[in-house]
Amino acid sequence: MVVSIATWNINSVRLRMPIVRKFLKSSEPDILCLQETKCPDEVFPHEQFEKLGYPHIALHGQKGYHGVAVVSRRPFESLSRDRFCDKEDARHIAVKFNRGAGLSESFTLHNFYIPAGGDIPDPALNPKFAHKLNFLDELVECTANRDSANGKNAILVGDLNVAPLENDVWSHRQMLKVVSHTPVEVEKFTRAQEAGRWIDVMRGFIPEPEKLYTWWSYRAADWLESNRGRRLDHVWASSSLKGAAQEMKILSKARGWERPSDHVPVIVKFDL
DNA sequence: ATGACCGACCATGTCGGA
Repeated sequence: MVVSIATWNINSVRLRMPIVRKFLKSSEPDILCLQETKCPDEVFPHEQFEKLGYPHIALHGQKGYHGVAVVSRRPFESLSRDRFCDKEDARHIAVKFNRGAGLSESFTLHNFYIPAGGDIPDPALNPKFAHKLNFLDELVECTANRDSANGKNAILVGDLNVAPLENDVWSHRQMLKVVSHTPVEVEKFTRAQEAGRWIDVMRGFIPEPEKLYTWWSYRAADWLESNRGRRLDHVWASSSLKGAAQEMKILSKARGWERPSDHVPVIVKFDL
């Protein structure tokens, strides 16, 4: 059966509920993975998601910053809320969808919010960039011996805050010293992808050299006119799910919705 | 500079985002 999975950095879930509703009603994903929910679990808008047909919810939130959530039409089993870099900063949640009710394969779903890394691309001068690099190193470690690497079915989505390929940014040359596209973080990002034997699902549908963006800065006067975007949001699938992805969509128009997030949803349909 | 921004919070600025 076809299961559609969406990922969206929502930049405050409570503020953004009007466009979350609009998205769920128009795109009808089975599962929505959110990042930057920016609220403690106690005040996450549960009831609104339930009314929209998404009663199964797993949360890893905190006050004010970061925070991830999985909301689903289908039931799942909660697996873990992993901690990275010895910080309790709500950047990961994993759940498992079991076989049955039309689903012929079980799979684990990881939802990540990787640190942005601040402005200065030097770990000696910028602790936020050091944190990002450490996080990526830990991601290599944690994925090298887990589900995907071991041939199990897994999907990893989220705001990974790295635009790894030349055409994941509007200007490769001008972005080489800009955090999100520096060679040092791209190298670690790629190593994590390889360690987990992950497939870059989005680029399977739209290979280079076509430009792919999921984020446009709030600072541009006209995001569409300047179109200086980056692909910061990703969907990875385990090698065991090679060929399972049927369709991929970047909902760019959501950047133009009222009171938008600076990220747009990415939706992938898997035949599972 | 590409950038004329945006959100949370015991708030009238500061921090984080990327």
